[in-house]
Amino acid sequence: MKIFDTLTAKEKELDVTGTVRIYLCGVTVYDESHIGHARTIIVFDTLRRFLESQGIKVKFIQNFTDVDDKIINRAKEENISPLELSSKFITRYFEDFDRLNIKRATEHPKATDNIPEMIELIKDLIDKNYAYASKNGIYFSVSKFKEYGKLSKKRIEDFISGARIEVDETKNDPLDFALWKFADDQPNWPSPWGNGRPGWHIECSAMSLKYLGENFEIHGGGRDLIFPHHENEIAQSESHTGKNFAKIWMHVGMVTINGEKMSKSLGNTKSIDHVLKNWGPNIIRLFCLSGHYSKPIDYSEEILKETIVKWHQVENCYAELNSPEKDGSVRPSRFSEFFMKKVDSIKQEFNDALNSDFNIPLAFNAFFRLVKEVNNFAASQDISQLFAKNIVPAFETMLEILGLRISKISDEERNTINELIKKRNEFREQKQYQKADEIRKQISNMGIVLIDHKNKTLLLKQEKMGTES
RNA sequence: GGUGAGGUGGCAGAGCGGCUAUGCGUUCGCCUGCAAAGCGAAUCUAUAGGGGUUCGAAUCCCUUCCUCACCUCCA
Repeated sequence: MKIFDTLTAKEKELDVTGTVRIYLCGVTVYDESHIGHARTIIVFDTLRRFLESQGIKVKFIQNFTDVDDKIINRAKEENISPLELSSKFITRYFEDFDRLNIKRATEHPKATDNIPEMIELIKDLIDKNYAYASKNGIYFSVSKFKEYGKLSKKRIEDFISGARIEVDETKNDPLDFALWKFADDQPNWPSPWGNGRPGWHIECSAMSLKYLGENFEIHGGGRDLIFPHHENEIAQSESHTGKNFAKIWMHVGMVTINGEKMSKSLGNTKSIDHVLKNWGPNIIRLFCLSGHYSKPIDYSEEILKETIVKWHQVENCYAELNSPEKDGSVRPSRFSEFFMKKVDSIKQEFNDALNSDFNIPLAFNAFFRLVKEVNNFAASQDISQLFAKNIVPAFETMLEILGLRISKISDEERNTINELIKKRNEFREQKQYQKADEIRKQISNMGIVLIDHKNKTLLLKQEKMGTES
């Protein structure tokens, strides 16, 4: 599999000979997560699902930043302790992302559980003369790391001309960033240099090293983390180990709204709770994967509505595959064999697309073609069990990789509805259509849409969705 | 101002030197007692503008214009 590496600006072959180790920068837990966070996480969740579907072992680490000024300030506002606040939003995080059908990472380490590791790392950086103590804390000396700027393609001179850097008398160089900040207020931890808290970047260096070791396969996050976060991580980690930090840097494009980046500071975010209520998990996943991961996608009602249409096709396909005729009453073999070849090539296309820099839009293409082929086939003749048995695995594998889940109809529901359908059919035979339609409406109130075929009626359970309110 | 990524049909979105994906939409049909469902066909022949290179460019080079992101916390 090839993935575009931000650092070298080239596609690189992912080494899958051993366990693929992935580190994803998670969220700072001081507020609800929004669909921008969701996109990055969905992309990585899907990547992980894809690798695992190929039998590749994945160790996936995603952290929580649970110590930060924003958390402290917010906690003050709400009159609770920072720890209470962060744990509340960690709980919220899991609720939201479980609903989005995101698999749990192998580990979700918290910054506050790894303070000793960070202190060790800082000690080593001081020993190696990359860091120094000043009045307000311990700082990393950017000028000591010759390759600083290699990820974000910036030159140190550019920063100075940018003139947006705060002048801080206590630092040797305006670019230097904090590894440890002295603090007396809560929370703080003792360190060889005095009580305080870690800087933002050091946690990821420490935790990735602890959980994944040196030179792991993929480090990812949103594009907005390239600078300064990932740049600083590189400086710290490579100064410490003397080795390359991550083999591949994979960055996910922003979610925009009206063409503008969605972010807390702009106040234009859509929370996961909000989008889930309006659109449901499948639509959101499909939407988040609708463009190439590296490019921005724009959140808009129009596009979400288009996505619903596509999803209905998928649901329909599923209903067709799961209501095969009792047996091979259909003389299927020849046509089915021909069809099976198509399915194989679709599967191939799907995998090829994902192997080529995780080109999900192209993979979708293959997936939706399968859906269309099945729907098409079902329109002209009944699907036999044999046929379904052969298609379903491919269909379900793709659904599984994409993290999509179709609502299932329970047996009880099915039984109740089948009774109603029987009645409805009687009315239909008697041409009492009004009464028949009443029953249909009754069923639709249960969230089930009926699709009449010549000699049978399919049940289709649709999620409730759709508008931006 | 600096750096990076882009500008593809009504919309979304691939392709990244030749065979001009795909989906949605729209139109007209089919199916149906009807249908918000399903199917078919047609439609749109697009590649920001201007220069090149080439037998041939959306794809390479130059240039102009525009958009977005980063340069401050941010997924």
